[in-house]
Amino acid sequence: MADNMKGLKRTHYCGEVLTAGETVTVGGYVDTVRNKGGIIFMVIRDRTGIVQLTFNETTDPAIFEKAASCHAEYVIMAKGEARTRESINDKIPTGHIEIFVDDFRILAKAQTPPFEILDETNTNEELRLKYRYLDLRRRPLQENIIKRSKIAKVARDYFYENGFIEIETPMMIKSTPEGTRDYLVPSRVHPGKFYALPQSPQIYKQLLMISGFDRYIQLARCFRDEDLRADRQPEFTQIDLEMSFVDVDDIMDIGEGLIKRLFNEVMDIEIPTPLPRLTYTDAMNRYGSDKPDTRFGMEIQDISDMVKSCGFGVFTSAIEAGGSVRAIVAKNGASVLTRKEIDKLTEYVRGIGAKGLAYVRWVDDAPNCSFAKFMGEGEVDAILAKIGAEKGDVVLIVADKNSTTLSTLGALRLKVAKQLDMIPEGKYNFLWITEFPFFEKDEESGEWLAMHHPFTMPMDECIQYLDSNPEKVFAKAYDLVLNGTELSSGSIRITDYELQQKMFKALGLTDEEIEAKFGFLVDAYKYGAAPHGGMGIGLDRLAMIMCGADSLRDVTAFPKVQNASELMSACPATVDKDSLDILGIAVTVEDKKEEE
RNA sequence: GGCCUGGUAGUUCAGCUGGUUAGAACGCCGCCCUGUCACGGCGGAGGUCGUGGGUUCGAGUCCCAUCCAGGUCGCCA
Repeated sequence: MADNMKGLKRTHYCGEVLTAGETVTVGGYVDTVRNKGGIIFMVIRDRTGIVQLTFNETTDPAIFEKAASCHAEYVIMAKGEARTRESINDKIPTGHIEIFVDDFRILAKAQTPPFEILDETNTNEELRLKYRYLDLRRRPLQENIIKRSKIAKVARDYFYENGFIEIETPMMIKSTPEGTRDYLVPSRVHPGKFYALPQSPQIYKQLLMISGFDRYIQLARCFRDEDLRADRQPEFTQIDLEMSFVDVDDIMDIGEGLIKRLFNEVMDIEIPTPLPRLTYTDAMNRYGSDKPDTRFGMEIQDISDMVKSCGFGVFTSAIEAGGSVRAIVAKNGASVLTRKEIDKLTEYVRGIGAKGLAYVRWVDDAPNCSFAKFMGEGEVDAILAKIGAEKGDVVLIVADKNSTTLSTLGALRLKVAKQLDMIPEGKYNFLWITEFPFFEKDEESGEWLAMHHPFTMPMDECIQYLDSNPEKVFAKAYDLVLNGTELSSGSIRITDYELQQKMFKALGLTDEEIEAKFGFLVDAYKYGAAPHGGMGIGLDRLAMIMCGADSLRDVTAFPKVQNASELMSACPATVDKDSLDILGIAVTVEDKKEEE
């Protein structure tokens, strides 16, 4: 049997710096026990830090023996006098002091954990996730989770101070028939019918504006049954907001205020505002991405004009078909981007839709150009001069239709920057992307589809083109990007019933479809709504970047792995037939493991 | 669903062109040590090499399949 806490009350956390002479009571997990024979040094840990306990055999043999029986991860409590150490360890904040113990309790013994609880670990993530509760004892993870909590706290403070009201929207909602895949929740009361878990509180927050709450905020849990990425979990949290009597700039101001406040209070970093802005079109042309990482240059340059009449069919046919030839310059890249590496990049771009990669690798006096034989006297030099390439650089060129050229070079730009180690640490480059196209043309069917949800407001000067020129319509939509990660997405909503009908028509929706998908929302707007809009900021992604983590798993207490399962509890899992019968559900897929 | 990478003591890894008893470090167990702090010293235990099949006199190593994990593309209105 373990000891109890009777008569002991914790007075200090382990990380608190103590003054010699004071009597303290601490509790924690045993980190290390260094038994020197007649003296034991025991380091214990809690969420604030570590402190050393000291036991002397001659002072109290019983306590000494109990301390000697402790192993890693035992939970103990100790009372004693804080003393200055005989030899000081200045590597840790509490390294000048130790607690000389006169009351000692083992509150819980512990099995040897499957991996050591160390700050720096190489232990396989799979094993750590299986024992996530132990992994979470590690300092870096504790710090991340605590920092995430601080971010949420500061965000709440900020919005509350700015007149926002926190309102919870339902987690069990109606499934919408298209778009991202919903998680479905069966109903016992309505056998065979389902709720869906929300992908975002979008519709409800718009209804709250119609109701007149004026400023709404929620730290909203959201769910998407899509494949995972390092920066994508199936359940995630959004700092979700909506405001009335506003236009685009008002919401961006509020968003910028939040960012400034968060970085100031949580990181002690001053973010200059206003944050830079870039239109979607400029972002695509310069960076080949709607979420550009601007921590380094290597912008995309159009060289179509210089090669349109050269003899290289790959270039000329792309241009004739309405496409373009564009390039990026990898500064001083020649030493890393060898022929072999460029071949790998060629393979990579083929994998993402490009037909190939032309290049100029400039090592010696004469640049090595993959398409030199098609070029006339001095033409390659002219291109190099125009795009600012110099000796030591590598130029990578893609020719295709515009969307492919840009997206390929955008992806290549990131990949090459990583290879050349061009991305600076400790830099936080925020960027608003504005003026998104309203429609995008489906390559297969040629139909115009809404790029955002169909309640997004077109820019005032574009409304006239809704029927005639869909490509000239841009949206009052804006994304906030941080270091190449999409942090936030938002828009002004359509509040005018007539305009909304026009919009649905432009999207080719029939009255029946409108009714089935958005009936109650469309009706709601008939009763009057102030102009409103909002945004949702990905709390997980923000925390990831602010913690310097590479994966959402490092800032999520209990994350899912790539196949969307949770290794510790082993879910999702099958349920027994009785439970399914009550819900009126028949499962037609057999469980693989049970088949074996 | 496609592609890439990985799976060998509790953990992290090594293990060559296939060859006798699969090694190291940390951890774990036992003994010793009164100023350690990556404590130290001596000794010890611990492996169906992810799983299944195949090639071979012989497979951790080669081949096929499969499972698991990570990354990525598709996907994410």
